[in-house]
Amino acid sequence: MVPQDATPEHAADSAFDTALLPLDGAAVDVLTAEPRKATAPLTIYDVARHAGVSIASVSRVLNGHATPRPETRDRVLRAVAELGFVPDGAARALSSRLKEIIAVVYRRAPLAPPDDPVFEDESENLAFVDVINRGVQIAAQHRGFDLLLSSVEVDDHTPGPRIANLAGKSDGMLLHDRVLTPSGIVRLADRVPVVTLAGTPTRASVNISGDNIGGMRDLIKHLIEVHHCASIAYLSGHADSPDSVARHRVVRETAAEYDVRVIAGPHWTGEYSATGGARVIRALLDSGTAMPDAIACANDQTALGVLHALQERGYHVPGDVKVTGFDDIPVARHVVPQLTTVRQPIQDLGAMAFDVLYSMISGERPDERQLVLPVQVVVRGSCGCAAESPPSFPRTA
Amino acid sequence: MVPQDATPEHAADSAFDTALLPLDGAAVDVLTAEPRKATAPLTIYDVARHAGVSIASVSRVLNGHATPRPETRDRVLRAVAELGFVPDGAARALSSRLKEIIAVVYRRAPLAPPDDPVFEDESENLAFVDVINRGVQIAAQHRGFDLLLSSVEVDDHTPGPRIANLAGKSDGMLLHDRVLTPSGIVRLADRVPVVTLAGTPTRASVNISGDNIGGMRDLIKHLIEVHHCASIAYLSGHADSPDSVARHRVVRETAAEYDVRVIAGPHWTGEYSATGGARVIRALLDSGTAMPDAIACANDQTALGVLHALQERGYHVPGDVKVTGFDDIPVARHVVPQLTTVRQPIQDLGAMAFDVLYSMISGERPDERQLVLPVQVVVRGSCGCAAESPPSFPRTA
DNA sequence: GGGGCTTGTGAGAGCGCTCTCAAGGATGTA
DNA sequence: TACATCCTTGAGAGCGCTCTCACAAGCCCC
Repeated sequence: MVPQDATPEHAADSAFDTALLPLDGAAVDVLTAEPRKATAPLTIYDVARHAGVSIASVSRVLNGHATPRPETRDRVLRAVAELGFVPDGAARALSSRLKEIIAVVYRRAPLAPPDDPVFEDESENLAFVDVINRGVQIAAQHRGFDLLLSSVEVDDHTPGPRIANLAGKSDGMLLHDRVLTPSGIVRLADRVPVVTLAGTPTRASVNISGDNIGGMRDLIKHLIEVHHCASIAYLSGHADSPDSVARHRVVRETAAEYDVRVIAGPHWTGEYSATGGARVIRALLDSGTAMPDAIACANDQTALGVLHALQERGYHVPGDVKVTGFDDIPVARHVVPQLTTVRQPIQDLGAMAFDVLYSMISGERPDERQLVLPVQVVVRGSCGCAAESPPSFPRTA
Repeated sequence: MVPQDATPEHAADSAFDTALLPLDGAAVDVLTAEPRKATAPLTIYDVARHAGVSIASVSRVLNGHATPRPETRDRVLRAVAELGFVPDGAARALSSRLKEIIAVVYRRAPLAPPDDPVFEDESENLAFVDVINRGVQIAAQHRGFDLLLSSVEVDDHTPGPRIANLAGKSDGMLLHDRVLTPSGIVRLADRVPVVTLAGTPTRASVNISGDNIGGMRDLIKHLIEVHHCASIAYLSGHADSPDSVARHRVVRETAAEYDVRVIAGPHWTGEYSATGGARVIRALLDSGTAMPDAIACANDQTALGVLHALQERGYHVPGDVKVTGFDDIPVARHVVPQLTTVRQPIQDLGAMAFDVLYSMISGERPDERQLVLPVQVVVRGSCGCAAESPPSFPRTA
């Protein structure tokens, strides 16, 4: 687990919590057609005048400083509430040199229709990203930070301007896999704190990943030792994805220990997506390629597509071919057969990423450039284990 | 479809796109241990000095104004590139009175473990929200806007301070279902442009929804006319969700036309989640309640839980009971049997929400307070239609 | 009762941009 | 050559905050 403050840091700034814009009060007329009055936005000067104090005092009360006497404080809080004042974030940020915003960037697939309507919302292959982001968001909330969410299209090869723009709007950046090249990351990280997820550490940025090596190793051993697979294919993700490369290497090395044959290569390359997985299998079957005993996919999404394509061609999983994934996204438990996979602590990855980034923003120098979180093999039906079998496979250290 | 500019509005501001922080250039040393130089952040003054011009000229070049001569422009662009300058978003926002940020708020379930490990990542019930947000984000990107993402815990009954804080950091707000009471929305909307999704329109905010009425009506007619269901249960979402209330009403009215019995009420109330759906079914079965011919669920997530609970108790779907959902989230196509549901144009909902909000931010007064997007019944296996049947059911106007 | 404290408050200088306004130089017209 | 006009550039105000510093008031002690 990631250490987290149960109480927000801003608990001290309690004036903020009680006085601002009372959105939770009694009912008001909701449908009256009266148009919004186009008053100029309120400033701290309006509040100060209304309360009969200086703007410095208003600022002090709003930021929970100890100094103002109760009487002054009350006057200010009353004025704030009566006027419905909300301080401007940009002005605060400019003055205090802290935006309380971190930017999160992920790479998304184009909206073009995929090969198969079953996988129509190709955005679904972002389930992993979404769950990570949720973890980031919750951790950020504990510190009063918010997420500035942006994405880079998969075929956008010059994301620099967009990312530079985000850097200007935030205090630090969280980059998902394959958003920027390592060189680009270094250049960015020289200007602003950067943490990457499932990427590569650089001299200036920290990377956070699940334990690809341990997880994939346990999974392959399970396939070989328990299910006696004599041939295993690795269906990779993007060729330039560090995670996929690492997973591939472990498959090779582990299989080699048992003299098990590994099949991989250009024909066995998906794009981390269900569509990609299905396309690979269909192409192989069309060309008459025989299926191996097991197909280890680079992630769950790919495995979903593999499952679908195999079953549509009359193959039985796990009878004819065993299929495994990686990540344990929620849907892995809803397919038939349920997917055997490696469970990553997805939300924790996000939370830890934020915590590290936060400490960098606070001026601490991270002592590790690469953080690895433990994972766990989860055996279910798709590898041939009975559905009733124990849900988790103890990690061999 | 939602109208969208293919070309970003900022295409004119091309200097920005070409000069800033060249993250896409040639490779640099990625792992050299040399620490980041802790230089003070660059400002427009540094650029001006380096280029031998005034800050006004730098600003002009950066914002793509026509005036500066090519020579001056080049000098500035070179200085920007050499220094790796990124303008500060807060200062820009303060001066130009535009942050180019919209805040998006959704309500999320607590992290507490659910009843059943199959639904362990309860966050999965946010698939709908995630896909909407993706639509928002893509539409926003076309206008140079970014998303400030935040959430409110499901049991947080005073989200006011958090939301006020977000209002200060953004130009407008997009609220998902059940984030704020209608009164709270009005108060907020008097200060800042607000669009709600699947909520209620107010005098000051615009709401965007799928066509609950048409969609649910078609679905119920399908169950009655094609599958001759004589009793239909409506498994509702949160009691205070406008969408759920509307869907319930339509189920009742449509069934009444055919003299079909509708079952609903406190015992048939989920929380839009798989866990909630499973819990309801288990409780009913435990208490000896007989199942109706069909269960129409308030959303897909609930239907997933219902499917799971029924099958675990030995019921056959659709043989014994037919089950339907609403939304057509991606996983609906991956369960067995595939889920019959009402397809909402989820991503379009998000895109349209942004477009409306953007026009409000631009000062336009929306001419509609309530926008409804068409939906479509999708018949699959869970209602008893063969899996091979045509994937979509033409909407009867 | 005066000097030294502490404590609460206000004045005002930035923070890093954008944009108005005026000045200067180049060009055109009489 | 003198003067009006256009185009480019620079000076500087202002955006709405935070925070430092100086001051005023109240308190203590001798």
